[in-house]
Amino acid sequence: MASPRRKAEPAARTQDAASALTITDLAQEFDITPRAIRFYEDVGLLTPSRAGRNRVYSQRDRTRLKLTLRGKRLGLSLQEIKQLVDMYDSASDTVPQLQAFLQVLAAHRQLLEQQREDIEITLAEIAQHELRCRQLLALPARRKAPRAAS
Amino acid sequence: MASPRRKAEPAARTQDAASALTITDLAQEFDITPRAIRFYEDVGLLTPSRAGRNRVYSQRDRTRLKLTLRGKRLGLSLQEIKQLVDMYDSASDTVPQLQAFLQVLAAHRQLLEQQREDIEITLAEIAQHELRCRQLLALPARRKAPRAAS
DNA sequence: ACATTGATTGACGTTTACGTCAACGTGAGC
DNA sequence: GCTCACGTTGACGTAAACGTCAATCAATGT
Repeated sequence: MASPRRKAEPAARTQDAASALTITDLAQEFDITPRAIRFYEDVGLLTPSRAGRNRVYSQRDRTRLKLTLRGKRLGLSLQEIKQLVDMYDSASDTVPQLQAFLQVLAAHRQLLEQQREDIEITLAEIAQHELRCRQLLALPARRKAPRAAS
Repeated sequence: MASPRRKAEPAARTQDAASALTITDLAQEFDITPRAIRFYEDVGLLTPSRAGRNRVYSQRDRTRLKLTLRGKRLGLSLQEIKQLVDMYDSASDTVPQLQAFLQVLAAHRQLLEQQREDIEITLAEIAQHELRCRQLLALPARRKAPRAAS
């Protein structure tokens, strides 16, 4: 039950050579479930190719997944993330498209700057509380200390 | 239909004087719905007193609401926010309580620092894209520009 | 040949954070 | 006395983001 199980890599790869990722590869690397990855595909964030029935992920997919998770950590919805990520590698070239692009970028920048401010404030408050806690802990146990057995 | 409608303020207030807020006061100030505010009460984030049937919010409630919304902007769940906010004004004084407090604070600090990093990276990327966009827009319209009428 | 392991496709369930709607109460002003 | 805007209490609905089966298929080791 300890034999190393690994894909047999058909040796003659169709197009790309080194970078072929299975769904569990990605799941393990980013510590998420395959279900989540398939869900991101439903949403349109990932578009893996297929080897028979199985999904095959490229480095582009890996990058998009990375961006997706970063977006999630920032509290963005999958739709918002898709909007951003799609623009990132679409490279539009008409004037109105570029202007729309800039608008979306500006909106997100505003959001992020607001968040950064919130974070700074909150971190400062946390530091305050930590300081107070440590001061209280530094004092010799005054009273209401949970009396040990006996 | 333009008569100014306002609470008649019974003049003899039970306890507090200046700071008595209605639910719509708060809703307007923070641009949220009364429904959301009542929901935050269900969760335990707010505990308004009553004037008959109606809710009366103190400055403490207002502060907690402010913290709540800040937490939301950072992507925290209402439960996480409650955990934090409750600790903020509970001021525990037994050693194990203080230690638990410190643990929670450390965990949140880690989260926030991760977020701050994510934000810096994303802002940098956005700046890159904005730059590229502006450069493209600066070029004289080369081709594929949407031709104007006539 | 056969069992095991890993992937896929539905389909339904779940949690969070409210929105929405109905029914009702109520003090203020006319 | 009547209306009317504002507030309250259910109760149900909903969108997002998966979790959790169950059935099925496919390659692989023995």
